[in-house]
Amino acid sequence: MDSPLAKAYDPKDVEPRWYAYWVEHGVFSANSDPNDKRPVYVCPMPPPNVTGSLHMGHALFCTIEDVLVRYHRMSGFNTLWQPGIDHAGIATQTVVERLLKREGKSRHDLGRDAFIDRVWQWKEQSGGRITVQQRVLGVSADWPRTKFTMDPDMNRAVREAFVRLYNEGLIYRDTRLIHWDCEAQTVLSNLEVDNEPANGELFEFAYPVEGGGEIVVATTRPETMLGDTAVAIHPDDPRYTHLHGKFVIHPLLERRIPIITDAELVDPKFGTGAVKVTPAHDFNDFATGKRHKLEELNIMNLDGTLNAVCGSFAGLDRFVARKAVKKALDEKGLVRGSKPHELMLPRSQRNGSVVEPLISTQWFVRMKPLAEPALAAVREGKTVIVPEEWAKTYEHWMTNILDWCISRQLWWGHRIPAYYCNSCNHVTVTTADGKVACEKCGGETRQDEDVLDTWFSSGLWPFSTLGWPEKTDSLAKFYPASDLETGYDILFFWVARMMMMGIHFMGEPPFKRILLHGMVVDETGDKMSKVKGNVIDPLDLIHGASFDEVVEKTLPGAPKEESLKKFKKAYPSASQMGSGFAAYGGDALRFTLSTYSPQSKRIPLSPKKIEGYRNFMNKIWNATRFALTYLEGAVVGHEPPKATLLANRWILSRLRATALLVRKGIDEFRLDDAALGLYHFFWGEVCDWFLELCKPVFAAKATAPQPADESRDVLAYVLEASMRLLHPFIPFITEELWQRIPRPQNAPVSLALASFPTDTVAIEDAVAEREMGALQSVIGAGRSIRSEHDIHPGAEVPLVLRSASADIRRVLNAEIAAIQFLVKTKGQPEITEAGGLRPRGAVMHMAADTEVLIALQGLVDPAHEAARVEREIKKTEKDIAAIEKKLSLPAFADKAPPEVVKEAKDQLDALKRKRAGLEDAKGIAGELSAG
RNA sequence: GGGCGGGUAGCUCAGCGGUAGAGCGUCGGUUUUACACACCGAUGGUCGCAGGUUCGAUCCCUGUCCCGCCCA
Repeated sequence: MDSPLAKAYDPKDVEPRWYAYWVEHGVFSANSDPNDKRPVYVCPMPPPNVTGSLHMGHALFCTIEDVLVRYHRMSGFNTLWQPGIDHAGIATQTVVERLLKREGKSRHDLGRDAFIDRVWQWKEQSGGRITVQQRVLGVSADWPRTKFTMDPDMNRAVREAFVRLYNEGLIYRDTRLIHWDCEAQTVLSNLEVDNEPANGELFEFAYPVEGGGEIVVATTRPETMLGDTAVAIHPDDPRYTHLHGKFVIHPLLERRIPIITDAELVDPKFGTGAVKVTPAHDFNDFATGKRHKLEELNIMNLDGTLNAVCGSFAGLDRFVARKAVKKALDEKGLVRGSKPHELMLPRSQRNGSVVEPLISTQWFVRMKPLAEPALAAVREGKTVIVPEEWAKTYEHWMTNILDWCISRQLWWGHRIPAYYCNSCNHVTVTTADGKVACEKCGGETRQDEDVLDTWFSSGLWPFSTLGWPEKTDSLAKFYPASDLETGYDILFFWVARMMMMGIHFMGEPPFKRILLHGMVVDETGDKMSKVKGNVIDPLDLIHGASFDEVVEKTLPGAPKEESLKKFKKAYPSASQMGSGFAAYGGDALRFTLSTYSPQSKRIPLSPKKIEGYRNFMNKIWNATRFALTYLEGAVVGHEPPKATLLANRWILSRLRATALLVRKGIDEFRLDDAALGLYHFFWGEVCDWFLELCKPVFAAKATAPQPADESRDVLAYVLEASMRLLHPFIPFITEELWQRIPRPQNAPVSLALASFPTDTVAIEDAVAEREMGALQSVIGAGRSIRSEHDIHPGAEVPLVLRSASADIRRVLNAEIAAIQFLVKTKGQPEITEAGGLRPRGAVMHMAADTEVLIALQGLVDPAHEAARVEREIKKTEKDIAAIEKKLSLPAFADKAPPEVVKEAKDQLDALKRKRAGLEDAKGIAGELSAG
């Protein structure tokens, strides 16, 4: 810690050191001890997939949650951030099956047990890599408590939950039409199916009517006609009245099929007004079939090929069969037309394959009784959703919820604890392990082959991780959680299910707040995807990478030129950034992600923005580096130091305001407000003004030691408090600097354990803020004059300040050294009353009721200055006119609040004084020419 | 078709009843001894459009046009 600070901040040198330090000092541990009386803050981490590696979505939630967690930890809470990994049924099984395929084997060659062993093996080797990557971001989770959703204790909780729900009649087994993923060969819940528009055709063919004639039907899926068990028409359609009660003959399978009338299914205006009905392969037809007691004829095998029902078509893949059926109908002369038709294709969220509606026996959870209390909890405010507009979406979904299909035809997952009796067929559902005897006849049983939907185990997360169903200290202390923070895209998949399960099993909602963030997208607003070539790996931003490397990763093997073009199109700001990303560091990435408003759905990641906040890190570094050269002998206490100088009183007041603003921002889940407030405070106030104002004071130390000591102590105090305020957002750099600067006695070993500033950090000083405002605008006016008239930055200019206000003159006199330093004046500025003789040949600005004059006779173009003043006058007059108009309306004085009226009048006065000053300025502009 | 968002400076976004803010960009100036990953200054908006409520609307209401997302 004694080595001098490098001239530029290099996160690579700093970040890796501190994570180990925090872990070593147990900074992240939560305490389950019932005797620990601290208030509790709990945040269950959304468990990433065991197959996953860190992407921007993870970086976002890790940042947001780490800010919340570190903030609460510093605020004295017993803080639990519960980490974990999700076993991700389909994804993981697919990964391991792909590995097996390379060895020329299938999971069936291995058998169930061996396959599962193999998955565990894979998990140990390469699963959960993401938890290592999370540490790069500074994630302060309680790692020793990490849970994997397939851990034995998690399995215990899953079985317990299943059995209880079954015994309560909330889980049942039923045969119905479900969504079948032919590729993964498993059922999916309706949430796991995405409907995508696609171009198809509306194909028309004729069914011969028994006894003569025909009826033409239209379909987008001709092959399903092999499973047709009715043709439906609208009961009131006059075109078909003569067909009521008749039958058609299936042209390919010779079956006799009834013509039915159904007002619900048939829209007489669509197509031919006649519809083929395939109850076993279409959701609408299924319902129709139930209404008319139609046969449900399954025509498909589980791999998507047609079965024996289809006669000569048996064995054909569904898409091949479509062509074959059309050809067969054509040969029989029954094709009646075809036109292009846009339709919605249901696709598996996992593998993109077209999902088939199929009749099958599966396990379901009855949702209504679980959803109602979950809905009530939000309505009654027991759980608050932030941003609140999501409450509407939650409400909508929860009130229209369908039963949840929870069985999956996979091997990797929690096996359903249902056992079928070999002798009496009775189903025994039990938490018991090992061999289970039939509870009815004692006979031998076989366990259900299927496993549970991964989300079933995730639904138990807030309490299963704490030991449920055991009554543990952790469960007692850490349930319910404080905040559940996650992406809105899993509001239903995960959050809603935790709400239902939590209330059902624990008797109260699992969290007090649900915080939802948006999705990280590219700079143009498109979702990141490999296909689009717009994926950015957070680690590349942290460690640095050339664009060539970035592009090669997202589009491996593609032509480089083309990929690069795609990439720069997705990130326009990247073209201003040379050949790649520098190593911006974890802090810069975190800070950037914190500045996006969580209420917007899309978070368009801008590399340029990250660069900007990397620069902020450098600014913090250098400000501290500068401060350190003056902090020798500084004393930092828990109380703010006594301050008499304006700059010192001002910065302490600003520090307090910033602390409040940051707290409010974090408390209200507006990290963007908090982060931007800190950025503005540290860069715009501490660096741009406070440090600059300290310089002349430090420089005068020899002649005026007391002010210099005061400024030194205030600087030390503000810096230390700033590190505490910044730490939740940028833990690495702040820890590094904090360890080097003066800190209070008895300071903890780590900044992560220091206290987060509150309103007591300093006192509010409205007078100082007002006076500082005046000083800033006077200095600004002086600088403007210099800059507008191309005065060389090194040149010293004579400055005259004239104000009618004694108060302002007092402030200016007190800060005369500061003005001299920051405007770079020739000697001390002259401060006088307004109205007397003024210097000849000066440029004048009006600022804070003060005439700011710099004598520039012969140095500037009088016409140029006159034009500027004229512009100013015009603008001022426009403002005056607007306010005068407002004040002239009688209704304004009558109805507007008095303080608003007074404010308007004050504004008007100030503007009039400004105009008078500007008129003078116009006058003296004429004197500016040489001589 | 139903639901939910959004249209504010060249770009990306805050603000949401008292005549508009940030970052980046643009333009001009500067090696001023913390920082060129910087400093100083400047430029830039009839707040999608049309009505209405109000003393006053970017902000509230109605309609309308675009653009997203979710669900059918």
